[in-house]
Amino acid sequence: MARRRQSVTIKHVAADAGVSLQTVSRVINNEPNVRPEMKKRVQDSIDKLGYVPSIAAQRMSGSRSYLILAINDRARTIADWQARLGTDWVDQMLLGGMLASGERGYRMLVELVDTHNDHVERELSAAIAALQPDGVILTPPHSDNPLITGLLAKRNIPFARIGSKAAGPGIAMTMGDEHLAAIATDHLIELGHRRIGFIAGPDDYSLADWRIDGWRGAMERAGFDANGLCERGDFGFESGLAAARSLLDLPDPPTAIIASSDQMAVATLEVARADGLSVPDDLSLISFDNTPIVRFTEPPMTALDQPIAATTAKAVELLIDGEPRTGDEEPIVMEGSLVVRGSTGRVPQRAVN
Amino acid sequence: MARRRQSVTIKHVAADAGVSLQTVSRVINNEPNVRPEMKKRVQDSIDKLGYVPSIAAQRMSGSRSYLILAINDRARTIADWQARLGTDWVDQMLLGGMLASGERGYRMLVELVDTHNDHVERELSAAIAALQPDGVILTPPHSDNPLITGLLAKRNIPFARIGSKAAGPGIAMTMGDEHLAAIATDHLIELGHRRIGFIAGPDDYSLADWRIDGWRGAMERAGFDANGLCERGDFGFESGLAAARSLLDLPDPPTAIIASSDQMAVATLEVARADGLSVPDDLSLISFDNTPIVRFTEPPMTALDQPIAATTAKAVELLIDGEPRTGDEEPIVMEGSLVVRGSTGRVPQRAVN
DNA sequence: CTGAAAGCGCTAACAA
DNA sequence: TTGTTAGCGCTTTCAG
Repeated sequence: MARRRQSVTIKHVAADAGVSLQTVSRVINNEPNVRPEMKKRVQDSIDKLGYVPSIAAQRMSGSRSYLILAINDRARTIADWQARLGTDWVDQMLLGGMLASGERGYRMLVELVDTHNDHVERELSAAIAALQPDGVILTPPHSDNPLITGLLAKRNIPFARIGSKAAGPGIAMTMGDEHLAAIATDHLIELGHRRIGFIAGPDDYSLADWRIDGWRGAMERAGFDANGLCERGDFGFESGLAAARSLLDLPDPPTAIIASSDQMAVATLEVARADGLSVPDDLSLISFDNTPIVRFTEPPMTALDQPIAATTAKAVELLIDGEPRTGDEEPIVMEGSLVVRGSTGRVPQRAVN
Repeated sequence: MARRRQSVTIKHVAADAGVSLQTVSRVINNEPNVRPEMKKRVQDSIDKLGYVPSIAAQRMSGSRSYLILAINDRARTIADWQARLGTDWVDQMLLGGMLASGERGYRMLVELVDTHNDHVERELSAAIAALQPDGVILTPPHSDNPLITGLLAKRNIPFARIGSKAAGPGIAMTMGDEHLAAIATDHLIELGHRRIGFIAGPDDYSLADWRIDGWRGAMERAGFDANGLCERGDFGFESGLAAARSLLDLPDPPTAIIASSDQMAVATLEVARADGLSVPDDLSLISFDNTPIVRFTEPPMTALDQPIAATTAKAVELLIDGEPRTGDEEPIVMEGSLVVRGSTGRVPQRAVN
């Protein structure tokens, strides 16, 4: 293949405008100390020639790479893509992240990294060495992985931790998991429910526990007993089946269940149906996540919506425009909301009697 | 922000192994003319130091950028992401493209470009100048845009055109649209249908017309009249509503409809329901695309599955490993298949009588 | 088979 | 305010 060189370089612009390379560079980077007339002259040449700086060259000379890396868990992401169940986490990240990056002249690159793997560090180091991103966005369960955060901190690369509240390097961001779980619980309590079950996520996701806290807190505030009403899943369908089974087989089963993922919620719906329970007449159901499929279930699912696009956009904004951080600021909370659909209703009468 | 430099460079490796930079470079790029013992010595140093070449530097020195650009239509892609209807085209591209790229040491970057816009060229030129990708993957409706293909050809950048059969520069790839439409039509014919309607896509997508050809061809082979049974939509839900309305309001309405997108199929389902028609008892329905939502409709939809991931992976493979092309080879066809679910059934009796 | 030198396009540091 | 110089980390010449 023919050796492809940049067609229009800073040299061409400099020659065309009759100035030095440095002046062109200053105009490109919007640096001060350029007379307006000079600036205009250079800008005209840039427009005329259609010049766009090579990010490779910019990166080389020690400046920025104009690249943001969005890192997701490899196994889970691939599984979601292959299953084609409509999980749109990555899409929402792209929606928020690509647009926010683009507005600032940056690109966002999705990178998959294995968490449960002894060479997480090597994998990440390689990506960083190859790409030299100006910022990294971590998603659960990477956000709290000290191997990852430590490496990034050591390399002095700004990063955001979505779904992490811990202090330390990197921008901690959450979508208000505890609060969301509480909102959902309160919604059910208002509908008269007192036995509200909870299907939690796996404990390597710290947000899984915050959600439990939110639910338990709301239960306690209302004076209801939450003991024995929490089961763990792994966010996947199968685990949801098992968790729902346990909950519904209880001697005094819950009249409502909150599931920490849409897949587990759909699984619960299935178990309920198998047991001859009508949703929402016999059992109310709320799902965390608000992915496309929950609108197509029968009945459509009441769900907790998480602002993934907005959170990613905010992360990009802070990474690029943000002030350097001290490391002990409060986590940034992007609040989600409850979308009420057809899977929640008043507590069944027999349960009240 | 502190100036971040590469932590381990080719120099460190060369020093550690006691060889010249050039020899290290040769090992990295797997070039010949390096004695095995030399190669091993260098490789050991690379592993020991955890060295990974900077792609910026590699690109700078006139070699490759290790970047593949996947270009999608901006407006449609953003609309799909915002609508959250489960369209997973981009995900499937990432699934196939990222993995195939990754295996070869490349990255795939998603780029959104406006088609209906007078500065398509400028937009694309800018992306190319900034990123200098080693290959570009075009998706409809960009694949047949001469402004785009011409620019890429002029710049001598290898590219694939997904959903394009035209001769000329770039690798033409299709998912067998005509054949797929014919398969769907034949399936319906076997079920006894003779009046089979077709809802086509917009004519700036050339695959929209191939699908019409496939349907019409199958109808003709079976000796059925296809006239007046084809309506155009724009792939979106609203347009599907209108198209389905026209078809079902015909004096002699079709007993089966094939829609060129899942959204238009879902819309047709809705119109049918509004008319009191049962699917599949009164009306059979087949959807192009096989996105997640069609599995959750009532009934689940029989759909034509398009191997987007496989096609993208193949594109990456050809772009990176492929021989230079002459420009007049046959299009590469990645055949899809019909997934039979619950929306297709035997023709209603009254239609046969 | 291996090495030394030059340069890719850009910016940082300094000089004018 | 502007220009000059020296690299950034790598690959491409071209010598040895």
